[in-house]
Amino acid sequence: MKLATWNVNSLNVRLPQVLAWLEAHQPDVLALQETKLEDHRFPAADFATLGYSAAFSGQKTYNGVALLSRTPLGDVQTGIPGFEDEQRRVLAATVGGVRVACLYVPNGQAVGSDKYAYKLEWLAAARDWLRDELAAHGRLAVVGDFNVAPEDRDVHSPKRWEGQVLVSGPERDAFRELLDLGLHDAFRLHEQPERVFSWWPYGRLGFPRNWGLRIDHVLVSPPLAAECRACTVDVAPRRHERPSDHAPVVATFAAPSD
DNA sequence: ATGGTAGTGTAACTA
Repeated sequence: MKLATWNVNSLNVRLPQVLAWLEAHQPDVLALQETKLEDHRFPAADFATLGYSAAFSGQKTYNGVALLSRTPLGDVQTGIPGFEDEQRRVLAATVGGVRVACLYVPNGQAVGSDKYAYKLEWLAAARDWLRDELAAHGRLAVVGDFNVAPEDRDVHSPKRWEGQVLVSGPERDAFRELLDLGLHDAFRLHEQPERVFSWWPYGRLGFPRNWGLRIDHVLVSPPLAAECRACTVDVAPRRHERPSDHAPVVATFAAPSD
Protein backbone atom coordinates (compact mmCIF):
# COMPACT_ATOMS: atom_id res chain seq x y z
CA MET A 1 0.00 0.00 0.00
CA LYS A 2 1.17 3.47 -0.85
CA LEU A 3 -0.35 6.29 1.19
CA ALA A 4 0.32 9.98 0.57
CA THR A 5 -0.71 13.36 1.95
CA TRP A 6 -0.45 16.79 0.34
CA ASN A 7 -1.57 20.24 1.35
CA VAL A 8 -2.36 21.65 -2.08
CA ASN A 9 -3.29 25.24 -1.07
CA SER A 10 -6.28 25.46 -3.44
CA LEU A 11 -7.28 22.38 -5.40
CA ASN A 12 -8.74 24.70 -8.02
CA VAL A 13 -5.27 26.03 -8.84
CA ARG A 14 -3.41 22.78 -8.23
CA LEU A 15 -5.74 20.26 -9.92
CA PRO A 16 -3.50 19.70 -12.97
CA GLN A 17 -0.51 19.11 -10.71
CA VAL A 18 -2.45 16.70 -8.50
CA LEU A 19 -3.73 14.73 -11.51
CA ALA A 20 -0.22 14.49 -12.96
CA TRP A 21 1.20 13.44 -9.61
CA LEU A 22 -1.44 10.72 -9.21
CA GLU A 23 -0.70 9.33 -12.64
CA ALA A 24 3.04 9.34 -12.01
CA HIS A 25 3.00 7.84 -8.51
CA GLN A 26 -0.19 5.76 -8.41
CA PRO A 27 -0.72 5.91 -4.64
CA ASP A 28 -3.50 3.78 -3.20
CA VAL A 29 -4.67 6.73 -1.14
CA LEU A 30 -3.95 10.45 -1.39
CA ALA A 31 -5.15 12.79 1.37
CA LEU A 32 -5.52 16.46 0.45
CA GLN A 33 -5.72 19.55 2.64
CA GLU A 34 -6.64 23.16 1.90
CA THR A 35 -8.78 22.25 -1.08
CA LYS A 36 -10.70 25.53 -0.58
CA LEU A 37 -13.63 24.15 -2.57
CA GLU A 38 -17.25 23.73 -1.62
CA ASP A 39 -18.41 20.15 -2.10
CA HIS A 40 -20.53 20.92 -5.16
CA ARG A 41 -17.40 22.20 -6.90
CA PHE A 42 -15.17 19.23 -6.05
CA PRO A 43 -13.70 17.81 -9.30
CA ALA A 44 -14.66 14.20 -8.56
CA ALA A 45 -15.08 13.37 -12.26
CA ASP A 46 -11.45 14.29 -13.01
CA PHE A 47 -10.24 11.88 -10.35
CA ALA A 48 -12.67 9.19 -11.45
CA THR A 49 -11.10 9.34 -14.91
CA LEU A 50 -7.84 8.23 -13.29
CA GLY A 51 -9.61 5.50 -11.35
CA TYR A 52 -9.86 7.27 -8.02
CA SER A 53 -12.90 7.50 -5.80
CA ALA A 54 -13.18 10.61 -3.67
CA ALA A 55 -14.59 11.71 -0.35
CA PHE A 56 -14.46 15.38 0.50
CA SER A 57 -15.51 17.99 3.03
CA GLY A 58 -14.90 21.49 1.86
CA GLN A 59 -15.83 25.12 2.18
CA LYS A 60 -15.27 28.34 0.29
CA THR A 61 -11.92 30.17 0.55
CA TYR A 62 -10.46 28.32 3.55
CA ASN A 63 -9.67 24.79 4.75
CA GLY A 64 -11.22 21.77 3.03
CA VAL A 65 -10.03 18.14 3.10
CA ALA A 66 -10.39 15.18 0.75
CA LEU A 67 -9.44 11.54 0.39
CA LEU A 68 -8.76 9.92 -2.98
CA SER A 69 -8.59 6.16 -3.22
CA ARG A 70 -8.20 3.46 -5.86
CA THR A 71 -10.61 1.26 -3.89
CA PRO A 72 -13.94 2.26 -2.37
CA LEU A 73 -13.98 4.55 0.66
CA GLY A 74 -16.17 3.18 3.43
CA ASP A 75 -17.61 4.64 6.63
CA VAL A 76 -16.81 8.22 5.64
CA GLN A 77 -16.88 10.61 8.56
CA THR A 78 -16.40 14.37 8.63
CA GLY A 79 -15.27 16.41 11.60
CA ILE A 80 -14.31 15.40 15.11
CA PRO A 81 -17.33 13.85 16.86
CA GLY A 82 -18.63 16.07 19.64
CA PHE A 83 -16.34 18.97 18.68
CA GLU A 84 -18.39 21.77 17.18
CA ASP A 85 -16.39 23.37 14.38
CA GLU A 86 -17.55 25.17 11.27
CA GLN A 87 -14.10 24.77 9.73
CA ARG A 88 -13.75 21.75 7.45
CA ARG A 89 -10.55 20.15 8.68
CA VAL A 90 -11.21 16.46 9.27
CA LEU A 91 -12.19 13.54 7.08
CA ALA A 92 -11.90 9.84 7.87
CA ALA A 93 -12.68 6.73 5.84
CA THR A 94 -11.87 3.04 5.70
CA VAL A 95 -9.89 1.75 2.73
CA GLY A 96 -9.00 -1.90 2.35
CA GLY A 97 -9.10 -2.55 6.07
CA VAL A 98 -7.13 0.58 6.96
CA ARG A 99 -8.79 3.49 8.72
CA VAL A 100 -7.36 6.71 7.27
CA ALA A 101 -7.88 10.05 9.01
CA CYS A 102 -7.01 13.19 7.05
CA LEU A 103 -6.31 16.23 9.25
CA TYR A 104 -5.74 19.88 8.54
CA VAL A 105 -4.64 21.14 11.93
CA PRO A 106 -5.22 24.88 12.53
CA ASN A 107 -2.16 27.02 11.83
CA GLY A 108 -2.39 28.96 15.09
CA GLN A 109 -1.23 32.28 13.58
CA ALA A 110 0.86 33.44 16.57
CA VAL A 111 1.61 32.13 20.05
CA GLY A 112 -0.89 33.61 22.50
CA SER A 113 -3.48 34.55 19.86
CA ASP A 114 -7.09 33.38 19.81
CA LYS A 115 -6.23 31.16 16.86
CA TYR A 116 -3.40 29.60 18.86
CA ALA A 117 -5.83 28.76 21.67
CA TYR A 118 -8.19 27.27 19.09
CA LYS A 119 -5.33 25.17 17.70
CA LEU A 120 -4.52 23.72 21.13
CA GLU A 121 -8.21 23.01 21.86
CA TRP A 122 -8.54 21.42 18.45
CA LEU A 123 -5.48 19.20 19.00
CA ALA A 124 -6.82 18.09 22.39
CA ALA A 125 -10.16 17.16 20.82
CA ALA A 126 -8.38 15.34 18.00
CA ARG A 127 -6.29 13.41 20.54
CA ASP A 128 -9.39 12.24 22.44
CA TRP A 129 -11.11 11.23 19.22
CA LEU A 130 -8.06 9.41 17.86
CA ARG A 131 -7.74 7.45 21.11
CA ASP A 132 -11.18 6.01 20.31
CA GLU A 133 -10.32 5.48 16.64
CA LEU A 134 -7.21 3.57 17.66
CA ALA A 135 -9.26 1.35 19.94
CA ALA A 136 -11.80 0.70 17.19
CA HIS A 137 -9.39 0.23 14.28
CA GLY A 138 -6.16 -1.70 14.71
CA ARG A 139 -4.88 -0.46 11.39
CA LEU A 140 -5.04 3.33 11.61
CA ALA A 141 -3.18 6.02 9.68
CA VAL A 142 -3.48 9.66 10.69
CA VAL A 143 -2.14 11.89 7.95
CA GLY A 144 -2.14 15.50 6.95
CA ASP A 145 -0.86 18.98 7.66
CA PHE A 146 -0.28 19.01 11.42
CA ASN A 147 1.19 22.52 11.45
CA VAL A 148 3.69 21.32 14.05
CA ALA A 149 7.40 20.64 13.54
CA PRO A 150 7.89 17.95 16.20
CA GLU A 151 11.59 18.41 16.91
CA ASP A 152 14.42 20.87 16.25
CA ARG A 153 15.74 18.58 13.50
CA ASP A 154 12.46 19.25 11.67
CA VAL A 155 13.29 22.98 11.52
CA HIS A 156 15.79 24.64 9.16
CA SER A 157 16.92 27.10 11.80
CA PRO A 158 15.78 26.12 15.31
CA LYS A 159 17.18 29.28 16.90
CA ARG A 160 15.35 31.56 14.51
CA TRP A 161 12.10 29.65 15.09
CA GLU A 162 12.45 29.08 18.84
CA GLY A 163 9.15 29.67 20.64
CA GLN A 164 7.32 30.62 17.44
CA VAL A 165 4.05 29.16 16.27
CA LEU A 166 4.52 25.72 14.60
CA VAL A 167 7.40 24.85 16.93
CA SER A 168 6.33 26.14 20.39
CA GLY A 169 6.42 23.88 23.44
CA PRO A 170 2.65 23.47 23.88
CA GLU A 171 2.22 22.56 20.20
CA ARG A 172 5.02 20.01 20.40
CA ASP A 173 3.51 18.63 23.61
CA ALA A 174 0.18 18.21 21.79
CA PHE A 175 1.91 16.39 18.94
CA ARG A 176 3.73 14.19 21.45
CA GLU A 177 0.38 13.30 23.02
CA LEU A 178 -0.72 11.90 19.64
CA LEU A 179 2.38 9.70 19.55
CA ASP A 180 1.73 8.72 23.17
CA LEU A 181 -1.59 7.23 22.07
CA GLY A 182 0.51 4.59 20.38
CA LEU A 183 0.99 6.19 16.98
CA HIS A 184 4.35 6.24 15.20
CA ASP A 185 5.75 8.99 13.00
CA ALA A 186 6.34 6.94 9.83
CA PHE A 187 9.12 9.29 8.70
CA ARG A 188 11.13 8.55 11.85
CA LEU A 189 10.76 4.81 11.51
CA HIS A 190 13.47 4.99 8.89
CA GLU A 191 16.94 6.43 8.49
CA GLN A 192 16.60 9.85 6.88
CA PRO A 193 18.88 12.50 5.45
CA GLU A 194 19.24 15.71 7.44
CA ARG A 195 17.22 18.78 6.63
CA VAL A 196 14.16 17.12 5.08
CA PHE A 197 11.14 19.41 5.18
CA SER A 198 7.60 19.40 3.80
CA TRP A 199 6.77 23.12 3.79
CA TRP A 200 8.71 26.21 2.74
CA PRO A 201 7.57 29.83 2.68
CA TYR A 202 6.78 31.20 -0.75
CA GLY A 203 9.45 33.47 -2.18
CA ARG A 204 13.18 33.52 -2.65
CA LEU A 205 13.88 32.95 1.03
CA GLY A 206 11.95 29.69 1.06
CA PHE A 207 12.44 26.60 -1.05
CA PRO A 208 15.56 27.73 -2.95
CA ARG A 209 17.43 27.93 0.37
CA ASN A 210 15.63 24.92 1.89
CA TRP A 211 14.39 27.16 4.69
CA GLY A 212 11.58 24.81 5.59
CA LEU A 213 9.80 22.90 8.31
CA ARG A 214 8.58 19.30 8.48
CA ILE A 215 4.96 19.85 9.45
CA ASP A 216 3.16 17.30 7.23
CA HIS A 217 3.08 13.84 8.74
CA VAL A 218 1.99 10.23 8.42
CA LEU A 219 1.26 8.69 11.82
CA VAL A 220 0.54 4.97 11.97
CA SER A 221 -0.68 2.43 14.50
CA PRO A 222 1.68 -0.42 15.49
CA PRO A 223 0.52 -2.99 12.89
CA LEU A 224 1.06 -0.47 10.10
CA ALA A 225 4.36 0.66 11.61
CA ALA A 226 5.57 -2.93 11.37
CA GLU A 227 4.67 -2.97 7.68
CA CYS A 228 6.07 0.48 6.83
CA ARG A 229 8.92 0.17 4.35
CA ALA A 230 9.63 3.82 3.56
CA CYS A 231 8.45 7.36 4.19
CA THR A 232 9.73 10.19 2.04
CA VAL A 233 8.97 13.73 1.01
CA ASP A 234 8.61 14.24 -2.74
CA VAL A 235 10.03 17.73 -3.22
CA ALA A 236 9.62 17.64 -7.02
CA PRO A 237 6.18 19.34 -7.07
CA ARG A 238 7.60 22.21 -5.01
CA ARG A 239 9.75 23.10 -8.05
CA HIS A 240 6.76 23.47 -10.37
CA GLU A 241 5.45 26.77 -11.60
CA ARG A 242 2.73 27.97 -9.24
CA PRO A 243 3.51 25.32 -6.62
CA SER A 244 1.77 24.63 -3.38
CA ASP A 245 3.91 25.76 -0.46
CA HIS A 246 3.80 22.11 0.75
CA ALA A 247 5.26 18.95 -0.80
CA PRO A 248 3.63 15.50 -0.68
CA VAL A 249 4.69 13.01 1.98
CA VAL A 250 4.56 9.39 0.82
CA ALA A 251 4.59 6.23 2.95
CA THR A 252 4.78 2.72 1.54
CA PHE A 253 3.76 -0.45 3.34
CA ALA A 254 4.41 -4.10 2.66
CA ALA A 255 1.40 -6.37 2.37
CA PRO A 256 0.54 -7.84 5.78
CA SER A 257 1.73 -11.29 4.67
CA ASP A 258 5.15 -10.07 3.50
C1' DA B 1 15.99 48.63 0.92
C1' DT B 2 12.85 49.86 6.27
C1' DG B 3 9.53 43.63 4.48
C1' DG B 4 8.35 39.03 1.82
C1' DT B 5 4.57 35.62 -1.46
C1' DA B 6 0.20 33.20 -2.48
C1' DG B 7 -5.05 32.31 -2.73
C1' DT B 8 -9.46 34.15 -2.55
C1' DG B 9 -11.71 37.75 -4.52
C1' DT B 10 -11.58 42.74 -5.16
C1' DA B 11 -10.71 44.50 0.99
C1' DA B 12 -8.87 41.94 4.07
C1' DC B 13 -8.04 37.71 5.84
C1' DT B 14 -5.38 33.39 6.27
C1' DA B 15 -1.30 31.03 5.79
